[in-house]
Amino acid sequence: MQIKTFAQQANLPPKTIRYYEEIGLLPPPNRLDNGYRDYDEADVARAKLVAGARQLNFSLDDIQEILDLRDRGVAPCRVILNLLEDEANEISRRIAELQRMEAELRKLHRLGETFPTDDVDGKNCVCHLVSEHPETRA
Amino acid sequence: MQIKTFAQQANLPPKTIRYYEEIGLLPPPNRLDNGYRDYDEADVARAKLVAGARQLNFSLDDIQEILDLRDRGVAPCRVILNLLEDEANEISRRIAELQRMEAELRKLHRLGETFPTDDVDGKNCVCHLVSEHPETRA
DNA sequence: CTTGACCTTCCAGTTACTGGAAGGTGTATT
DNA sequence: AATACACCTTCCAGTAACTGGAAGGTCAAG
Repeated sequence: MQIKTFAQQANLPPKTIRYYEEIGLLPPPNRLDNGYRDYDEADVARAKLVAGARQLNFSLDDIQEILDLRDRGVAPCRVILNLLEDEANEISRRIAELQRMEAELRKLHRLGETFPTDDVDGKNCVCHLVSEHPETRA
Repeated sequence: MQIKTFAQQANLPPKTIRYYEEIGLLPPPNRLDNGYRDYDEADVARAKLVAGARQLNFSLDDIQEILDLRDRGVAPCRVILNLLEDEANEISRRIAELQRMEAELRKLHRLGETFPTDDVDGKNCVCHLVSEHPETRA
């Protein structure tokens, strides 16, 4: 099958398929006489694993590692399980951070609304709050 | 003052200060005879606004826009208020997305633990779940 | 023989920095 | 004077994961 069909089956844009091939995440497929890429079912399985892992927010490096294991005949299940857990924890950390940030933004917004909106650089403007707000760096 | 002191007052690394200057977010400061950058209080105020806005996750483009307004004598307060609201909404969208993702990761993890970990490519492995899980694209 | 939908490669741009090399300057100490 | 050290300078490259676009080849239909 051609790249478009293949990409649809893997649920990825054709551009991304070519990119994954370029960086060695997907193997170079057979080519037809006219030079077009020609994929088969084994290619689809691999691409689906990549796409699925990407949707779960795994990095291409993580995915590379998983695929390398599989290519060497090692079952990557344990590795995947660990990665799933790490990712979930990492994401939960990011959620907390974003929640803090959202609260901060909404607080500034409420406060800012009590100020005049025509103060170019005085103290009575939300600009001032933005400059001075003392968050510790992430 | 030299760049290090300046950077500390703005709560940014010196590298980042130079970068902001390069892209025009901060004006080129005076130079001492030896070529070192020499900052004053007005520079600090501007850098603080930039740093504060960055901590609130505003893009450099947004910040550029805010500063341009101020430089043209227009009070950016109303713009900032709108940006604050947009950012808060955007972040709340991202939080929801991450929460969905975290739930998915933990579900797969739980499910994966009931499977053998030595299955190189059969159906009884979390790998399979990763390939087949049918999330709609973000 | 032209239109349109495919396909190919290659190059550049995105975001917001960060790391490192190579070298100059200023001050303190030996 | 020589040396050590902390600063400073510029410039180049790399990061993550694509995405957009140019320039051009291929194939089937009308």
